[in-house]
Amino acid sequence: MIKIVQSKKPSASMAKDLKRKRENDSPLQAKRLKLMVSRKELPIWSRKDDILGALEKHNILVLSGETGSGKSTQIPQFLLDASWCTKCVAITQPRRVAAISLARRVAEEMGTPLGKSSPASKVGYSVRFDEAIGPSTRIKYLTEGMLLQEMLRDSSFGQYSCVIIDEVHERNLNVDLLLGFLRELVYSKRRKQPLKLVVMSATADVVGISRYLQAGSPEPSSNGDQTTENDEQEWNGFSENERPARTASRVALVHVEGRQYPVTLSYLDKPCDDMAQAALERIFLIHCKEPLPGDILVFLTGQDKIQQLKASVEAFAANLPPKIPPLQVLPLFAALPQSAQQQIFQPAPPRTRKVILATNIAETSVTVPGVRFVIDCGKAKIKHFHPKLNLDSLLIQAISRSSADQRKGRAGREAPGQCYRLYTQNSYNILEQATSPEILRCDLSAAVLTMIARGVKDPFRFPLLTPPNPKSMMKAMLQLLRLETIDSSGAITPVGRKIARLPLPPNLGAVILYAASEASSCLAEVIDIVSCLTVESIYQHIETESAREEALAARGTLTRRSGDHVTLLTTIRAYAAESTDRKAWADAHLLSHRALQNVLAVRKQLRAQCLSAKLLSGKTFPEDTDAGDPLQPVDEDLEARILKCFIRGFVDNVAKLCPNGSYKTLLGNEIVAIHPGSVLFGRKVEMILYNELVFTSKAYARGVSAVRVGWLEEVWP
DNA sequence: GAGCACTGC
Repeated sequence: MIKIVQSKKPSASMAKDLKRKRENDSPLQAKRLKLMVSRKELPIWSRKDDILGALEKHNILVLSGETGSGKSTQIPQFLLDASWCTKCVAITQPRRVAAISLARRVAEEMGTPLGKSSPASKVGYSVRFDEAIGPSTRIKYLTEGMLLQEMLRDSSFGQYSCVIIDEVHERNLNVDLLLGFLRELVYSKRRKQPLKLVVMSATADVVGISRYLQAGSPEPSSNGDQTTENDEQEWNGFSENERPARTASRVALVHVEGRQYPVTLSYLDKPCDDMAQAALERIFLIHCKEPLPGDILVFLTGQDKIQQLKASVEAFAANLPPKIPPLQVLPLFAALPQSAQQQIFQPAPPRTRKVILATNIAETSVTVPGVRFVIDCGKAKIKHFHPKLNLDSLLIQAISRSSADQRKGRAGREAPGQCYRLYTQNSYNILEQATSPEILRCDLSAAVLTMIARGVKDPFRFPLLTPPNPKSMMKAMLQLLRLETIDSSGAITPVGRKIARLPLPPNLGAVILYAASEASSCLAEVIDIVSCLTVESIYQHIETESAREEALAARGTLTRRSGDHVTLLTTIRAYAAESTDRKAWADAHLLSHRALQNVLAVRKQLRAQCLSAKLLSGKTFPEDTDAGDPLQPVDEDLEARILKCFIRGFVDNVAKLCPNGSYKTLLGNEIVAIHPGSVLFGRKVEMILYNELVFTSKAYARGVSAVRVGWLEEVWP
């Protein structure tokens, strides 16, 4: 770029600009050259020609490459050199932090500023609430959900030459949907130039994915299915030389070796029935035998198990002989405050070994540094949606082999490591190969609405990589029909189109629309409550009995008798009204500052979307919604209007009090209990409405409010 | 009568 400008003989001011620019750029260039050395050592570096060659001939590439191959950072950069790559490259990530940190890294490798910081930036990212995209951005890292949202706005992806879907092996719901849409788009006549698709997986088992993508081809596929009679028509929009060569529709497969340190494995000889005891013994066997440095990462199922084991490790460590170095035990789970999570990144005190007791969060989301020993209990809590009972179960289950291998790999990131599996070799052998895809385990109403909004005529027949359970599909269709997002022919309604664009599950989206109606007139209040219901818990994590009492007292002024919905409303309004120090205010009330910030971010987004969808008669939300005294009781009539909106969106989630004191769902007559985290816990009211039902030790209703029988009759005459 | 794996728009 500098060369071009110079050849034009720049004027004095341009020369000055150029000098400044060069000075600004030089540290970036120095960094780029330094990083080039390590880039060239990546296993994927020598495969650049193979990969570009494959994409010259084929529109789809399936690339398998294990941890450390460098695929997530290098492939997008390789693609920029291809002649067909005239526009942007999109690359998706399952998590926000990954999207942002990869973009940052690739910007450094290319010697370009990141995102918005400079118009010259070639690399950017886009995640919810945070976007760094410039006019010359060529590589764009985004979360899967963001790309899906972009697709609802521009269904042909006109701004992209190539879309890369990374971490496909995790099989998130949004990835399965994206693959379904992209598979068609690659061969679609709606695009002037073909879209290239790269699908990347960390596991070598990609036969199913490539067969699926192959079957989307208008070419006769190898197994002969999915061949359409409209092959010629498919390419009608193209002139002869724009049409890809007939071979171009085939899927290319490339495998790249990973780069990891070796990890030695050991199993138990016979199954154990006390996992905590087995883990405790193994921790101290490692600690007393193995030299420092080398931290221990233990995979457990949940925070209760983590806290129990933490207590016994600390008790045992207190009685060790003085020549044994001390242990530092650190819990790690998502509900833990950020500051406590950060501790795992701090170096241990000298001569001390860290033991990190973690949930699944350490399997993919958080990389714990310094780990050379992994202890794996072989189990995890897995959520599963049951369409018939309309509840989620959250039960401890055996993990899959790929999950066990992923856990093992966490020991070999910095040096050779060891992995101790607290189960037998035979138990490992009979594990499922891969964790069941999310599409088989979740409520499909949002996914089906997305399909319909994207123009899918019959969601039951839309080809997905794993066909969902027909009962779940039926449940979702009925739910969408009931919420009036689709009509009886299955076509999307104007209301459905609005709901599909909201970043919410359809039932909460419907509640927003009801609240906007003139009869309800409580849109601002409902947006506040919905924002709270969609983020992580706004309450700080409580460990001890005394802390629980303290929390109840601290939050007392915010608690409202009608239940969680109005309590959340009161809380978020009081937080928003706090003008001096919100962090201190949150801490004083034992609330999570981070969660409350997220609530305000969601609220801002929902308010903006409601305004642009003209759901509010006025042009802005009244500035004074946060003014006045937020601790004043909510007017009874307003409270009734709010809860009636929720009843309409959540008819399935109503339960009545029985003579024996338990609650039974109106539809289905199933027993539900109020979750101990609810303000209604321990109370008896004639009828409850809840946000969700999760089966753990029993069916617990969460996000609960008291409602009147009469309201139901009003809402559903 | 006493509890909440993990992401994401």
